[in-house]
Amino acid sequence: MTEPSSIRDRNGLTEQEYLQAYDASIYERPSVTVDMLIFTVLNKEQDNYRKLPEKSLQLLLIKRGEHPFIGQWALPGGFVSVHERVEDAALRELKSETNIENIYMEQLFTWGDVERDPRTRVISCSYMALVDRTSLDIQAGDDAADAKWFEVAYHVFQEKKTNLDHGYELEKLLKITLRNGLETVSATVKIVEVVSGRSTRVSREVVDSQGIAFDHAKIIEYAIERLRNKIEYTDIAFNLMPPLFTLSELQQVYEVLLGKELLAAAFRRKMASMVIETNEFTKDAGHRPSKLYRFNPNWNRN
Amino acid sequence: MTEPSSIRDRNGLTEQEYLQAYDASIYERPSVTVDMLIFTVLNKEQDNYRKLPEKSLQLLLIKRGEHPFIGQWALPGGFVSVHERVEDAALRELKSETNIENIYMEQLFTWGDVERDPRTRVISCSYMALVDRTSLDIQAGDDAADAKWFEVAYHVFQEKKTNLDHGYELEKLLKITLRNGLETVSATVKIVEVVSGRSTRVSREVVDSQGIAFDHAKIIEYAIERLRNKIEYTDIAFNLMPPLFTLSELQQVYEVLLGKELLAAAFRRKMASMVIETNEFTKDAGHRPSKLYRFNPNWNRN
DNA sequence: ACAATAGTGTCTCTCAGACATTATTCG
DNA sequence: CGAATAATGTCTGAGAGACACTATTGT
Repeated sequence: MTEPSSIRDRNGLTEQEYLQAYDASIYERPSVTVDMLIFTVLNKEQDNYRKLPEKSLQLLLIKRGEHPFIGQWALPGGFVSVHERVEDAALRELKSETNIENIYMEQLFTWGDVERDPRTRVISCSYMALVDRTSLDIQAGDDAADAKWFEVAYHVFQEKKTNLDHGYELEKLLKITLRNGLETVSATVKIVEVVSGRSTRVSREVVDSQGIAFDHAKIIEYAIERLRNKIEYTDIAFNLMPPLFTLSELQQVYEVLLGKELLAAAFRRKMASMVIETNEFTKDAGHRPSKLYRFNPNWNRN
Repeated sequence: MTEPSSIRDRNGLTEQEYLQAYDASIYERPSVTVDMLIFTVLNKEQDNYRKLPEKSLQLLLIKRGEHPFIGQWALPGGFVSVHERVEDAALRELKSETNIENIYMEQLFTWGDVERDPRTRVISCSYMALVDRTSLDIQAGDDAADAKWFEVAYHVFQEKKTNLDHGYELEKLLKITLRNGLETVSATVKIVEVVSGRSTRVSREVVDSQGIAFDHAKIIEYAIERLRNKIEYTDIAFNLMPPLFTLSELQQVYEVLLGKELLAAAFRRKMASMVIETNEFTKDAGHRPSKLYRFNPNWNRN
């Protein structure tokens, strides 16, 4: 960005001299990893030929074949090399797990607690990726032998509010359940929100983990919360859709993520500016065909 | 979180045996730092006794006394030790620069490019803190001898939109200027937003930096954008206010951050649920006194 | 009196929620 | 025909933008 400085520092060194003398190895350093939260939406089986298939939110997990947490399920991820950008490490992982590139990926949060990994100090930078399941080459890649999609379910099962002098403390216990048909893993995450005076502080902690490795349960919880939030004011939901989709399908995706039903009329009005009508229709549906839409990249974000 | 596993891995080791044999030193590791974006709002001088003082957004910078970028201004920050949480490193820096604790602090983004620091590979985790200037012990701390508040100004001075097949590319050139009365530093940041198909990708790059060290100009740009965004749908603005404030002052803060004027009537309506009226008033103002309010910690976030 | 800010009232427009109604397909 | 989804119309109320108007102070 700038030319090397010829100014001399307190030791009388120029920048060049300083850098040549710099020995980076004297400081002990943490390891840095990336953890990937790869979400998709899948149609559930449906017996009634007339009914629309229900949608479910799915997350990709990998069965650990090595210590620590051997046999448990973890987020895909890996170490960041000294010679690669953190984002490139994330892209590399994504490619190796899903075999696709050019999909939506966003940095979520960096987890910096000291005892996250029993091997050594590990700081983990988490990324969320959203995949259209139809364009997905299922479970390709090498380490991915034990990669599986899990249906994500979660609910708050306890809420405790304590009023303080100038605010309150809200403690929520949230249960996350991940189902794979064959296997179910789950965890309880405690979220404590302390509001006092003008400031708010939130902390997350894994209280109990049944088959989910490391502190990944709280990372998953955080990601779901972010996803739920962002879907309301951005267009990320479209990354979960195939290129052509019906408004009902889009609505279903919103409903699964938000965990509540929406009114079709209002939903269509709100989405109108974000989609472009095509001339194609669904068919063989057992009911009235539905117009197919695609994303409008020029919608007005305000 | 879990009891040590007695399962044996492919080498026949239990978890305990594996961990004892684990040699973390064989992998080369990056350094991890925290960078602090400490913002506050300050009244500008005002000659007319009747007029309200204008507010300005201020950012704390530190003059570098060592290579690299010696003599330039940088975000306060430092290395994360292997034995401390990343967040604790941030809190430590915050305390050493501002000498206050218990203020609003939020993790922003982790910057993972390879060539960020000429000394060695450095990954930087940035945090944003918001301070009420009135409760601030100005520039205390030790390394902070050369810490100074800079008034933040920025504006987009070029915007180029290229339409693509299924989307567009938007390139913005943004100039950030930081003023200290004595000194002015500035930088140009290029933000490229590529929308193609359903997905969007944004990248930032420092094009030209006059007196701002490292890639800190783009971190500052990112922070301002986040701050501007969050002020619209959260209560973070109150962290910039003293315990008691008038609605006009609050509105001024919103106006400075958003960079536009707001209508008082609508603003008051919107804020009504977030504040609590007190019985106190401003005085000696040269005009009608104004009721003082405080933050309502129980406002309904929805 | 005057300059300035503080604070309220009200009209309009937009938009989301709610719900009713019509349209269309396939077995 | 009947079961299901697709799609539109319309009433209502909440809330934002706009602007006019009243209130209150210190010099």
